[in-house]
Amino acid sequence: MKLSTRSRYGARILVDLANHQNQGPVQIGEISKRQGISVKYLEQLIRPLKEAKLVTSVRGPKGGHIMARKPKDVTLGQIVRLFEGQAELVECISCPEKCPMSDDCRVRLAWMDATQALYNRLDATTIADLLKADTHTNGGNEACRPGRKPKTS
Amino acid sequence: MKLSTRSRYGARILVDLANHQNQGPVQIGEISKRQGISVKYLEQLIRPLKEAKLVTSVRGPKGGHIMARKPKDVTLGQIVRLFEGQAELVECISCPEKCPMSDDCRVRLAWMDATQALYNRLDATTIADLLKADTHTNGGNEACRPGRKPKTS
DNA sequence: CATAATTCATACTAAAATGATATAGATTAA
DNA sequence: TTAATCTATATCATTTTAGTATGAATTATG
Repeated sequence: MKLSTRSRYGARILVDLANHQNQGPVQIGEISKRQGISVKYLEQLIRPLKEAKLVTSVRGPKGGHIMARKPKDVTLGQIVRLFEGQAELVECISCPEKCPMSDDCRVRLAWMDATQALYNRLDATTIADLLKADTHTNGGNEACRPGRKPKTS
Repeated sequence: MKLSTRSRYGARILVDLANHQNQGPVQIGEISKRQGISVKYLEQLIRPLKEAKLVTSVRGPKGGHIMARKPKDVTLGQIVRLFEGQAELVECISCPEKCPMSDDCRVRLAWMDATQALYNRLDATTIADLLKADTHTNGGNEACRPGRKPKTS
């Protein structure tokens, strides 16, 4: 039940853009450096943000990306819905025909409630709530679970 | 951000056991028939439930499985924590060393809050809340998303 | 005691999702 | 014109998911 890195990174991209709103278009390279996310992956993540009109971009040299809305008008809920292929916790919520029990299953209703509780919280948190203090870096020592490592080539 | 079928099925197993508490040990074969989950997969799912002392089993003929606690004393939160490898929405919550930004990242705190909101809801729902009305079956027609189909052999 | 019904344990597997990287192209300021 | 930048699509390795397979251990019952 993990959120994908896309949602995590998506949120951090917006926080980063918000923190640099005054500086004109922010380039992917800068975000990459500050956030420790590869340029290529960032390019891929910014696209959905553009399609959702959360970000606008300027092409060409001196180009970059800008928040299309005010930080207080963008919520984590929006971001998560955007990046998670399936917003609900279980697919029997949105696709009841997937489960033969669905039309009479109380567990399903409980999953709906829980999903709702989650999004209520996410929708109550805006990018504005998350500004500042996103830049510091620590070492990042020892392992905790395997995790995926970037290719070393 | 999907819950695994293990959690979904785990909850339904307990509801099924609860609904047949009075009938002595419930066999996997019966649960399989009623819930539409393969015997082999059920065997695999019941093990963690046993280890967590939510279920006790009786071996040999006439054996089967029984709820070890009262339905009102088992919550969805327990089940989900049991079956999801990582209970938190993002691993930077429990493994901050995985993310170089973690010690100063407000987004991380927001993910913690959301995780908390989710589990508050799940912990407030017990198996007793879900009893009855888990047996009806419908057709289960047309597709919604790919999904995994059981082998046809 | 034999045997059949059942749970228990471990290994294996195909498909899907995840988290990227690679390559090539379009746009535009300087 | 060219270099900086974004855009688009394809590809890839790894991990996770959702199961299946095989066989062993236990035990009620005749």
